[in-house]
Amino acid sequence: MREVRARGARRVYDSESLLAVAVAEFNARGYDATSMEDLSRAAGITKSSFYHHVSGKEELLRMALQRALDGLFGILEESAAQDGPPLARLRHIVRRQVQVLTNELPYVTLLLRVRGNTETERWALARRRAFDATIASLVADAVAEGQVLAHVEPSLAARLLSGTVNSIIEWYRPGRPGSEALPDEVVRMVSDGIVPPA
Amino acid sequence: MREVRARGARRVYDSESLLAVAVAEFNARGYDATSMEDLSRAAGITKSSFYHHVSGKEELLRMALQRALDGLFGILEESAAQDGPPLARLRHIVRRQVQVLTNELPYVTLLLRVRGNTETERWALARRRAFDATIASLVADAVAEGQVLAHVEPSLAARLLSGTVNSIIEWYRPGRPGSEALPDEVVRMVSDGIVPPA
DNA sequence: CACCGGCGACCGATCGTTCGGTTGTCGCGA
DNA sequence: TCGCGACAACCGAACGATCGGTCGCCGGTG
Repeated sequence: MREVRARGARRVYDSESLLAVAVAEFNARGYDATSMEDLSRAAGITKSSFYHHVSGKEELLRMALQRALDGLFGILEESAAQDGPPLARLRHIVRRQVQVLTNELPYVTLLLRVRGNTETERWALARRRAFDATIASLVADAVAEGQVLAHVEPSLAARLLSGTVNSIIEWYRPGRPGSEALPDEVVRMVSDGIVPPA
Repeated sequence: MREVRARGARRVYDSESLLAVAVAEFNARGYDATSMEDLSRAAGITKSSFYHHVSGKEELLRMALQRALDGLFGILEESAAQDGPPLARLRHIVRRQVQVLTNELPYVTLLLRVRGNTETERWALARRRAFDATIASLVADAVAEGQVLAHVEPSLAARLLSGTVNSIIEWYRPGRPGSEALPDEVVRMVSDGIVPPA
């Protein structure tokens, strides 16, 4: 948002806005299926002009994944995620995770689709696994302290929990009414069940 | 399984086994990132030999997606999915969906990652949406008949339900002990909740 | 007039696909 | 039993297209 900002009437792009354009294209077609030509066309300039602002395709991916991971790991540093009984911390994390997912939707979407083809993708995958592992151990802690969910296998519960939350990216689109209630709704459903017991 | 079957000691491939090889590669690297060279190398023959058995890359994708969709839509034709109260039908479908997901893991995995770049992919996406819509209307029916889950928004419940079930492909791997209990475990968790209520 | 954003042309590499030809094995008539 | 035509399986080489990325130039503005 600083400097660069226009010498005159000529349109000027910073790498931040071009990143947003690129991530949108990556999500629409998939990273591998999206060419630099696609990206530059979406930005309204030629491919060579596009390269004047960004250093390459994989660097764009790295920046996007970094942003998604920063959002997720930021949750774990909040005091409500570190203090109190495991179950309360878990519920807070789930709630905040839904918020981050929706606020940083394009970036987290890209993160959740990474396959591990390049070093950058493998780095992102490893970081993501570390995040999931934190949640899994929190579930295990809650079970160890006898907080009700003793009848479930902790690792399975953790995987289904993460899967449920992450699946939001498949259908959530910003700007629809009722979005602000989503985090609470999700927490309630993973607590009470999605479908009533038999 | 008939005819073709070997003129002699020379190794012989049918398009079915080559499809299995191809789908495994597609899932490992992503469809777009997997070259025909990758596929033929994984099959142990050259690229041109590979083309002797299959008609092309997209045709392989089509066959794989067809198989996944056949498995899923087959569930809806079962009597337990068509008769009885909506809630019981829903639970049956979820249970069977987990089974199909695990039994046809590679094919369903491929289906759930399709982005819609080609006509084949858009066809698969449309069929998948039709399947999800069936489930969503079943959830709505259950709500309409007053079967307990009236306090949730039906479309949200349906989406989270599908998301939870589909997320299994992210971590399930065949051959691990306790796999046969998975469908019941999943049904129980989406009924009772993954995490205990506050 | 210096310089920045933008451009067209082009690079080597790799993509999916095709083609012509070789090898190996089978069925079958002599 | 032998030999031979037919054909499936396989391969190396190459096709045009497109990939990510580079280069030199150009026009407008401060």
